[in-house]
Amino acid sequence: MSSADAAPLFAALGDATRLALLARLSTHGPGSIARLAEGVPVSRQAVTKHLEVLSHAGLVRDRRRGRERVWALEPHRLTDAKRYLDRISAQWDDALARLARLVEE
Amino acid sequence: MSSADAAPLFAALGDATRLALLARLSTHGPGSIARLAEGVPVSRQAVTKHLEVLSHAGLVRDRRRGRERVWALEPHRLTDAKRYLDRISAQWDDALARLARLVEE
DNA sequence: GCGATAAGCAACTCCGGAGTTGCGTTTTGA
DNA sequence: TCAAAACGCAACTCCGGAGTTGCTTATCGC
Repeated sequence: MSSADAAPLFAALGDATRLALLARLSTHGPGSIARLAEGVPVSRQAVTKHLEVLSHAGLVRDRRRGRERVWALEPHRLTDAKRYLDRISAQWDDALARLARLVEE
Repeated sequence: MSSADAAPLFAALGDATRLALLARLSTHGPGSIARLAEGVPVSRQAVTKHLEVLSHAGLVRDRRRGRERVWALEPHRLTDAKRYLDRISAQWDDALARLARLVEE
């Protein structure tokens, strides 16, 4: 995953309401829009938009069941984000180690 | 780190230009604003703003040296972000495991 | 069939993020 | 000491994100 791909993913995670929705999905399991809107201080429409942002980032998935639209977690992309952070973290460690060596010499 | 604290951190990572600046700092080491602006297709002022966003998120640190302002990586907060992702990732795994168990029974 | 529930659609406001431009200030170094 | 380099400040545009409101559509349960 390049940095161009990673930016939208982190941007999707960069909102408190969306993180709250992810947390609720994690603790309470899959839920409809109305149900998810109960746990967050915004309107149902706002929740819909946030869920679609998360869906576009690949972090959640929706399934229609009758008149409901049930949203659930999609763990693949979160693993991508973790791997990306691991990679740049390792790069940072290398960079800092090189600097430390330069300072010592 | 709560989700309210994590959101601004991920938001800081959620921009391709900022990720490019972090990558350049990682590979080329610390650098001045003008130097960093060379590697990215925006103006020097835009780079300054991006660096201040990263600084406010705790991801970089600046040091003045004469007429230059040298920016360097600050690895602590990135570790925070990794830990946060690890935590919610574990929560997701738990949630999905519980669901799988429910489906089996 | 009908009221109630769940969600979609569309238009709107508001605000801040991203970027640029112009100009002023400080520091270098020859 | 003086031109150039490096940066700060301030104002401006542009656009999209976040949120709301009003209304319509679809579906459930009875």
